[in-house]
Amino acid sequence: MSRSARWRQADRFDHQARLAAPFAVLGVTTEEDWLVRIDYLPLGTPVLAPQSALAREVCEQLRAYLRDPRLRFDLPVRLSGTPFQQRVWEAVAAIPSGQTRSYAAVAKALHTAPRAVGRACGANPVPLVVPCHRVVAADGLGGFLHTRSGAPVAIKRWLLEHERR
DNA sequence: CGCCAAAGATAAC
DNA sequence: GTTATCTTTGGCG
Repeated sequence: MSRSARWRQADRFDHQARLAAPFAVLGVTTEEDWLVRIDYLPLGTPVLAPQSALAREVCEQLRAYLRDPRLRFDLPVRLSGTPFQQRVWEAVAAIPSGQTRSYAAVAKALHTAPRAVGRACGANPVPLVVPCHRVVAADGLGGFLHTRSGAPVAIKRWLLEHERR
């Protein structure tokens, strides 16, 4: 186990809520009184009414964010990951809405390498709350969800457009 | 278990 | 176009 046995069984569909967004359907997963995960589901996925008070709160804030990107999330998020990843996520969460930072800038602040930052961001369990989409390549958009092109990147682009105004 | 080898959402020469 | 940099992951001894 050690470092290989972690949260591999996250593909269970026990979302506590599913909220429709313009670019995807957001699957909210909570554990006890903590938000532990947000998944991007294909458009067309049936929405699900909040199954708990916390899920309802999460949906409220997500909807508020979709309406006004300047909103700052105030949710009990439980970040599970390596110490390094938590540091990266913390740094990313400090990026103001409407702005972007390059992987190099984040890496420099954390005293590490750009590529390592990209990897840590890809492991981010709670996109939107931890705005990994605000981290872009020095020369362009960069990737998303461990890929450099495809649907995930389209989502990233949409989010940046959304915050840009 | 611990070590070696390869890859990745990059950046700089 | 190639090399540098750092973490994570998968395979093997």
